[in-house]
Amino acid sequence: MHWAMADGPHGGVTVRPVDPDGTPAGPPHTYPHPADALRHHPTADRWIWPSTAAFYPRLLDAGITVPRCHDIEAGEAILLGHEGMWGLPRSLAAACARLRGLPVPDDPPPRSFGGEPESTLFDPEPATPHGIDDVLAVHAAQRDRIAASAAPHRLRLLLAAESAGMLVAAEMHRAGLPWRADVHDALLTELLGGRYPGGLEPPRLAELADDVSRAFGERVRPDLPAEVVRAFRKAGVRVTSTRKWELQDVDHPAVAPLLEYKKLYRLHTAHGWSWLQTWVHDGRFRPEYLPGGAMSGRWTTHGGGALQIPRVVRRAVVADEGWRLVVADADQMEPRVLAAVSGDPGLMAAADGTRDLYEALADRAFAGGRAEAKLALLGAIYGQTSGDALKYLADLRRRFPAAVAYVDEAARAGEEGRLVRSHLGRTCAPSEAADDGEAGLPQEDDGGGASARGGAAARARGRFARNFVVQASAAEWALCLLAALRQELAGMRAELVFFQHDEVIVHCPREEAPAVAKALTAASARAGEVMFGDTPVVFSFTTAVVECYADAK
DNA sequence: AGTCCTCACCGG
DNA sequence: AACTCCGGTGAGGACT
Repeated sequence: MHWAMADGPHGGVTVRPVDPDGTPAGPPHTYPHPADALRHHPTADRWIWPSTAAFYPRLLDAGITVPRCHDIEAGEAILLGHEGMWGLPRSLAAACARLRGLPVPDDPPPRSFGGEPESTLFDPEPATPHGIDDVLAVHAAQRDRIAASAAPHRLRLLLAAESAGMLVAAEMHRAGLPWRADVHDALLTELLGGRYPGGLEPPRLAELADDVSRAFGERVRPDLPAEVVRAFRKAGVRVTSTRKWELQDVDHPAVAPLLEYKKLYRLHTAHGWSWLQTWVHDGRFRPEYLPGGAMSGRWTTHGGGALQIPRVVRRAVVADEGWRLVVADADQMEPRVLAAVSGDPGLMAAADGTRDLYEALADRAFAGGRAEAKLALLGAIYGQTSGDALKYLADLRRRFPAAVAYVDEAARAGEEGRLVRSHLGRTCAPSEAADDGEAGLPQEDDGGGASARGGAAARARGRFARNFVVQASAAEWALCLLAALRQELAGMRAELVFFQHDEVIVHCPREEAPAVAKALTAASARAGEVMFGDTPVVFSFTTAVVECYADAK
């Protein structure tokens, strides 16, 4: 039985059973706490609520998980995009107002999971509370909108997966990634030479800055790009920036200490002691995950840059005593997804097993080897406009015409401002509508609209759309995988603790590791089935059971 | 003093 | 070999 949940009187909740067709199946009940509702209705197998982020943490605090949910706000965002309306408020209140032709309120500023530091202090008073009947009405309307779409079963799957992602996000935030502050601190001390009190830079950085100045023969601050460029010019070296890839080809004694300085400076500012103190508490790093935070449906995070943990710092991610980390990385996820969504026979054949896709490609089709095959395929997905990838693109086009045509068509549609959708129906906003109106995507011309710049902007939109159909569909596959994995792990002590585009980490007791690996395989197969039916494409993982994240792959 | 912008790096 | 797609974050400087 499905149940709907809404804010109730005095901080409590109101719940009501819902028939499969979306109509009420019984009278409403009111409880002082959502956990009470869950205890009184244990047969509920899907909870329909306005926002997982608003309701679920309170349940998790009470030690309660739910099997499935329908997240009204998440669904609203996807449906609005699908209907070609971007930037509209997604809250239950907004959806309700649209339904009834009333003035639509703006969304409140994003709220934090769990109410860690500085979250709730400045939240405005909640808008007029919306009751259980509003939840039911918007839910029923969303069902109708799905049914009226071109591919209802796909959109239905997308909304279900996105809702499952919301559950996973809340659960992962609560579990946290095991993080050894002492190991991290030792690592920083080793690389930076210890930490000066009083905000001075660490010894190693000071040394390197001196080396740079000595090489230039004058005082140069390495963290000021303009100053570094000027110093190089004076030394007779013409550089346009201080980017690593430009500098590393320059023959000058300042280059080596400068690159080393930049590497360590980055570590110090982005993942140094300040980061450690801010983001790691009680042996856990708890970022806030935002499923669907990027237009492609990829997740984003808030706090601590959780999706950019540098390789060196992964040394500090260590399983608890007697526990293990199961680190699983999807093998060539995007190319395999391209094979499945495009239905290209040759590419599907290359992806029909667990062997390295690029190697299979090189064997079947290319004069070049694995590296060239990878370059060509990623170039096709990214819309590469220069470089070696173009050499192989013609070959790719000849051997895998359907796959290349698939991304080419997306690029054309993007350039022409048409709607572009992922496999399950997530929709790519034309750039004019991308960000609530004003400053859009890559282009920056408005008004006068010089046609030359308009052409460049159109091509940028083309590349965006070309990448979108692959990246968004891949994100959907990953989402389906997470949903399946979450169910496979139910009843075990194992916990999902990290997710990054094509990689998951499960923290589990040592003896559960084999079962977790099995669960991953099963979940991967289920994700492929629900998204693509009986496709020959195989989605495989490289799995490592380790005590320390840095020891995976 | 606070806000916005640029640069540069991290990850996928 | 080259810098193409996505995003988050911090420092520093220019601006109001």
